[in-house]
Formats: sequence, structure tokens, C-alpha cells
Amino acid sequence: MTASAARTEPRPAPRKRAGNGAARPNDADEIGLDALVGHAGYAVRRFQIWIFQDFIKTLGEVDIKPTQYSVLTVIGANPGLSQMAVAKRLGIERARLVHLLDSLEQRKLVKRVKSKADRRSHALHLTAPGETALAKFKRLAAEHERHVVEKIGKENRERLLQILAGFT
Amino acid sequence: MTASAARTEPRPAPRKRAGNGAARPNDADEIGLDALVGHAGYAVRRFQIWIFQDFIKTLGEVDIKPTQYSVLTVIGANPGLSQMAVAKRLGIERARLVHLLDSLEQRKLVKRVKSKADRRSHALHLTAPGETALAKFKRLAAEHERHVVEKIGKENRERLLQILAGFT
DNA sequence: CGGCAATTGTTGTCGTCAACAACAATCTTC
DNA sequence: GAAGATTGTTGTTGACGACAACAATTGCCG
Repeated sequence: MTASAARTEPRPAPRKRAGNGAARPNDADEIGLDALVGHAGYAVRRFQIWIFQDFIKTLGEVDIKPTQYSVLTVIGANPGLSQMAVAKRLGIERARLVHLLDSLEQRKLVKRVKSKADRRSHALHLTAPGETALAKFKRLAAEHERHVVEKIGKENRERLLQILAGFT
Repeated sequence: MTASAARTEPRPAPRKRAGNGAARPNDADEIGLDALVGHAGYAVRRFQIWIFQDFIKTLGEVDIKPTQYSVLTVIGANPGLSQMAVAKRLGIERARLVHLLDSLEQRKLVKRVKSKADRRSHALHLTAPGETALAKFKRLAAEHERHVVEKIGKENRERLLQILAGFT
């Protein structure tokens, strides 16, 4: 079944082997990606999966996920923001932010204060334990960032941040 | 968004507390991200959202999404692969691939051929219309890639691909 | 001043997606 | 041949984004 009978088709030319550089050892299998390599979106997606998994693992002991961390960071840096402002800044739906804040408020990290200027909106603040907790989260996030450096190198990480600076 | 949405901030000086200690609500765009800038994961996530949206929009007329495109590309470059092999190569669950292939098979782009060597598995092939369709998808994907170049620049895109080459 | 549109937070639905668990059919190994 | 692993499949769960609808409140405009 190996040599002759396996292929049901005469195999229409093994596609161009994209000879950029030299013979690179294909790690896992010998399955070619063809046009997929060279697509920025594919590379970015794979990298994003890796980096999020590492973040979640590194911040696992405090049970904080990337989105929660971003919300806490923005509130910590800009106390008194409304939910609308936070949602817009982070690019998340305000409907989604409701649940995120419900969770963070239950954990006593964030409090919603009724705004006097606009009684429709809530002013968001970190609680006292929220402040100290965020400090710890930031230490763990820095550790995660160190993992990124180990993975792609210090200069590459900085170049990456520079290239993507326009999207933050 | 388009080109000039970039903040014209000349240098990356670490912004401590944006001096909005007063209770005055911020003017929308002036919300500081504090520690969030400098996190690779955040930048990558935002970029990935942008790039996927552009891909979906550019390939909208043929109704092909990034994951579908990756599946078609891998099958096209490696005819006869099993579902397990495709799933492993692309890092998607084999349970998820079932639905993806159901959809692609309904659209007559892909066919599952019962393998004679291993009757548990299916050998995946593009149909004849699937081949021509994929050619068109690749042209559209190339157009999408041109949008990426317009957004971040030619050298930056290549540097990005180089940095993230290890994740493909 | 009064009414009407817009905004804010909230709830709910829908569709996508990843992560599992369970299962039948089949292969592999002993 | 029996036990265990693999492959495709189905189903469930939870996170997530996109929307729509709603009450309370604010802003606007005649």
C-alpha cells in the first residue's frame, strides 16, 4: 500500500516547491502549505493563538484573561471612564463589556459609580484590592512578555510592536 | 480608518497617568492605554481583527472566509490528505473540520473519497470546479495581501512574515 | 417650555468558533 | 481473535462578536 496502490490519482505535479532559500526541514509532517505561507493573515493568526495561550497560562494562577486585563489596565490608567468610553477604546461591544464588568465587579476588582454629571452612565474605578491586584497582574504580564522575547527575540518583538503600532 | 488614522505621536514616551485627574470626561480619543501599549498580544490581536475583516470583505463576493481558504489551499496543494492530517496541519479540531468540509462539499468545491488503504479515513480532493474556484480565490487573496501592503508597507509586511515564519 | 431624537447601560438572540466527550467503524498490536 | 488506538462524526459547553430591542436619561430644537 505504500509504493503503488495508495495514490488513486496520478498526482498532478507536486506544486511548485517555492524554492526560497534552501531545503528547510519540515518539522511535523511533509504537508505543504503552498500559497498559505506568504499570507500575513495566516501567520498572524497562528502567532496570536500562541501568544494568547501563553498569556492565559502565565496569568492562569490569577484567572485573568487578555480581555479582562485590557479592561483593568484602561480603567486603572483612566479612572472615571464610562463603559461606553472603555468599550470604544478597546474595540469591544458595549453589550459585551457589561458581562466583563459584572465578572470583575463580583470579584471586587472594579466598581461602577453612578455618575452625577450624566446619570445614565457609570464611572468606572478600580477598588483598593483591584489596584493591588492589577499590580500583580502587570508583573505576570511582564513575565508573559518575556516569554515572547524568548520565542521571537528581543529585536523582533520590538520591530513587531513598531510595525503594528498604528493598530493600538 | 484608512491610511492617516495614525496618531501623530513622534515618539514612544511612556505615558503615565494622562493628567485627567479631574472628573471631566475625556474627549473620546484621548484615553491612554498605559501598560497596554508595549504588549505584543494586544497589538497582534488588533491587527488580526483588521486583517481578517479585510480578508472577509475582499473575498466577500465569493463567500470564502479565512479558515475555508486555508483548508482549500492545503487540500489543493496536497490532494488525498485525510481529514486528520489537514486538521493537524492547520491546527483546527477535527470535529470542526467536519462542518467546514460539509459546507465546502455542499458547494461542490471538495469531495471526500473513501480511502481504500484505510477505510476509516477520507481522502480529500478538490473537484474540477473547486480547482478553478480556488484559482479565483487566490487572485482575490492576493488583492487582499495588497491591502496589507498599503496598510503597513511592503518591507514591514515582509519583515512581519519573516518574524512569524516559525508559527506557520 | 415641551416633545422628539440620541445616548447609555442592559438584556436577549443569533452565528461563529474552540475545547471536549462520547460513539461506531476500522486499524494495529499482541 | 481480543484489547487498544485511530478516524470521522455528533453533540455540548463556553467564549466571543454582531445586532436588535428596551428603559432611563440627556440633548436638541422649534
